[in-house]
Amino acid sequence: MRKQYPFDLIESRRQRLWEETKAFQAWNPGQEIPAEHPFALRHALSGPVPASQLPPKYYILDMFPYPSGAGLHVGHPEGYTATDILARYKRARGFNVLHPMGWDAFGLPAEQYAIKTGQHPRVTTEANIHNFKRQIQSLGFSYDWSREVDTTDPGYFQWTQWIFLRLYGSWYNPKTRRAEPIDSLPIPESMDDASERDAYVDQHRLAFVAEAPVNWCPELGTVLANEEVVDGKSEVGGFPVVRKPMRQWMLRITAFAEKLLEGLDDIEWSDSLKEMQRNWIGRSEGAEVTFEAAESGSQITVFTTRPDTLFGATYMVLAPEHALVDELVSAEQREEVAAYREQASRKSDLERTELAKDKTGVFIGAHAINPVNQERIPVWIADYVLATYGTGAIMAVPAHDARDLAFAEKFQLPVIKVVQAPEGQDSIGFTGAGTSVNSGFLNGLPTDEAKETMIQWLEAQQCGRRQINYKLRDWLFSRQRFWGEPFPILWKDGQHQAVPEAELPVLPPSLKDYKPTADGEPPLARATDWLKHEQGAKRETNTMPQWAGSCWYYLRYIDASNANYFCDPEAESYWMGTRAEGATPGVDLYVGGTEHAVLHLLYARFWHKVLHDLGLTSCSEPFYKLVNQGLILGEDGQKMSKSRGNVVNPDDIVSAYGADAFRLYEMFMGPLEMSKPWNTKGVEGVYRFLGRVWRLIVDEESEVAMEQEISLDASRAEASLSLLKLHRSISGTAEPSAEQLKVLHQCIKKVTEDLEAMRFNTAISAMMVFVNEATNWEVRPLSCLRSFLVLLQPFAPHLAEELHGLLTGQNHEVIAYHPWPAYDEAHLVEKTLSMPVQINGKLRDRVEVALDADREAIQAMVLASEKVRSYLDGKEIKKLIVVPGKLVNLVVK
RNA sequence: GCCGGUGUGGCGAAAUUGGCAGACGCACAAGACUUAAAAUCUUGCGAGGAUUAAACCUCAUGUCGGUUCGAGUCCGACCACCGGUACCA
Repeated sequence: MRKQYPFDLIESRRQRLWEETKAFQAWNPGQEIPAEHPFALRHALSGPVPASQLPPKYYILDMFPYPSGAGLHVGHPEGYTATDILARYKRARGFNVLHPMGWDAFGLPAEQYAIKTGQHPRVTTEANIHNFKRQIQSLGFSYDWSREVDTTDPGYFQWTQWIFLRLYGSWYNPKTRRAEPIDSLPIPESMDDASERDAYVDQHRLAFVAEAPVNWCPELGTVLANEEVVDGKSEVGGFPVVRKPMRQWMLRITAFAEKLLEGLDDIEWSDSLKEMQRNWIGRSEGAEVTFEAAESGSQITVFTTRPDTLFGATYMVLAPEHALVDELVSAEQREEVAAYREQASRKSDLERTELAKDKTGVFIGAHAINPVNQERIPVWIADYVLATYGTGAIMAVPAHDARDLAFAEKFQLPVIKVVQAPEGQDSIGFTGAGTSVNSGFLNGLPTDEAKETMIQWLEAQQCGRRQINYKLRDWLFSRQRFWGEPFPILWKDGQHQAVPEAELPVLPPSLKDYKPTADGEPPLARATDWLKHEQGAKRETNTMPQWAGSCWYYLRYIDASNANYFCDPEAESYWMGTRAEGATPGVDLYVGGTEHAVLHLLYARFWHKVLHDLGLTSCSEPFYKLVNQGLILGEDGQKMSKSRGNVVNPDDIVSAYGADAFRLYEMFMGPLEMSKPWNTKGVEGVYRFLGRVWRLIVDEESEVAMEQEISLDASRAEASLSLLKLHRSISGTAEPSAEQLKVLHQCIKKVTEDLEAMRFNTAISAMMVFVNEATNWEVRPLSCLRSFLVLLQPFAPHLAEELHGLLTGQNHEVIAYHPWPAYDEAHLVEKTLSMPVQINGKLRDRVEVALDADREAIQAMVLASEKVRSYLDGKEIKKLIVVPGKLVNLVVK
């Protein structure tokens, strides 16, 4: 395809201008703003400006990428383009826009590369960042690069470690429902022993150590969070994962389950995303019921969401790992129970899931007494009951629970109906709401009331209580890896303590070998000198998971170069919106992929809430509005992947069609949230559109002259742009006609409304309509074209600014801060309307009517129409509907 | 299984509050320009029928039904695909 316009010359020269003028720097309160900066000129500001006098803020954030060796994928720039367009639009609307970018650069690939080659992960990481940055910058995004962050930079992770110490030094106070400094934790007076008191304190920290069954991945030599295990395999690499008890750092996210749930009501996220988070947190209301063991008299507590079915409990099941099993098991059953427990412990999660349909279990030779009717019911262990949820024990009501029913059928346990299903449905196996039967004092009550009555009864009898449970588990926060943030923790005499703040950052040691040690210790344990601290203390050898750095990066952007504090409170309250009336609390818009729907977004919200409780952030939710971009598929409609060979490299598109065409195509493909296939022919379409914009403004002969000049001396290619002249139809003096104003203002209106609603694809089509029209104009009023270029600027910034310079003669002007054109409804009104006439709902004719014509006038026009009359022949008009400004419908018979 | 989303021409899509289905673009076809091609410009382009031609008629937004003067849009049932989740009591 022949080059439509010299995009290569234009794009490099515009990008250089933006860099030289620091065009996209965002201004913090009190920061010195140079008088000649385009932002200063637009807002008539200069020097240090307090928050109260800065324009309203707009914080627009992309999910920062992991800089992989493969380079940028076309999926990345989709979100980045959308946010860039909005950032540029908001600047034109007069906002002070914060639009930063950085690198989530800790992670496994660099470490595994290091294990293979001995190359320090720092080296790989830096090379990858360099490549990512080059690719991102080639697309002309208006990031404020002075705020670039890199999670692996000691100047960054110093503060990640610092925030960890805040978690370590806090507890959750259920009375105030807030995180508070650990000093405020009331210690029971009965504890006089110092070590007992310490242990009590440690049990309440938000960052704590626990010996817990963890997901151990032998292949990766590390533990994984529940969220990183997919179908019993590691999310990264797909290696088998087994459960193994280990000493680990945990974060008490469960304490915030309710607040994380409640916070969703205050933010603008898609319903599906909120639903995913709600499901992940998994709140369920019910009751704990305590049964007495018939033989030993010990108490066994179960959790149920259906206390109304307590009369239907025919047996009880404990998780194989349940602590009471050893105590309850009878002598005869001991051997069989031990064998089952052994077998269950060796099963991976995958095996447990695969066998989900075929229930297994063993009777332990003990019985429990049902508190409502004193029935003796057998106690079993089975791995369909999870040790980690509720109390690790259930009462089984096979008549009204599918899992219990399957188990009861297999082991021939009794089934008692206690809920009457609605008419026409089988009560056995019915799990919905019905009416209680065979249930003593509950008989006749609908399920809702029966639950409530039973809970009150249990509480009165002191054998149970109302209880809310969450699926959410505490966050397993340590990894046995090298390439992550070291914990700022020391161990001495088996007791942990914080590294003094003055010693932060704790840097990782230098190693030759990045593998875990032979006896399973993390790689940091190899650094024998590094381990040693004063007075015999030793350093923690675990590192933090990759999520740590991304939990707070949006705060660091606000004050990225602050060496003394994680984020200046003054700047924080300005950008996080709590300073000005009407400003959005938190990041105004956050765009990224669905793959982070639960993990990153839940963790970051958790950290933010802790920081907020501790008075370190001013708002309670970090991301006010969040949009997920859809997946970009390959040309074959399949997910892009190296193995399918359908990966499109942005570099190739940029070199063939330019960054502007690339940006425009990514937005023209369809709605941002949808997944949609790539089609390079489609890029050519928008590329042709940009060519038409070029030819609308540039004189063809002067372009030929420029090309000749370039062919003579390629080194002066960029300078020869100055040979370009305006198209001869362009007039700086001609008044635009009413028709021309209408076309322009329709375009302004549509683009403005579509940008507000993030409908980029239709905004682009509106601009195409304008260009198609304007190409036919014999006289092209300069003012119309200039307004159009301001509209085009967010989408195709290089071309728009270059042509704007040609129109105005101001070649070195950054137009990013030019005011957004306003549309005037006066130019849009039509005098007449071609009104559709339907007969029985089918379009049959149209009549020209005055816009302000009344019902009678329209009716007369319609009935006068030859065509309409031909349909009325011999028929009766039953009804005549006139929708003013829309259409007419006649119902005839 | 459960939760969420999406089904519209050959393709990507539009139709914002129930009011002209298919804007805009791709692909394709014809024409202009050209020695020719590319590029560009013009025109056509849901399917079927009718006509010398045009006007015209019928059908059509996953399927079936409903509400309404009028349904891509609202309601009910179902089908397909995509994403999440899965023994969470």
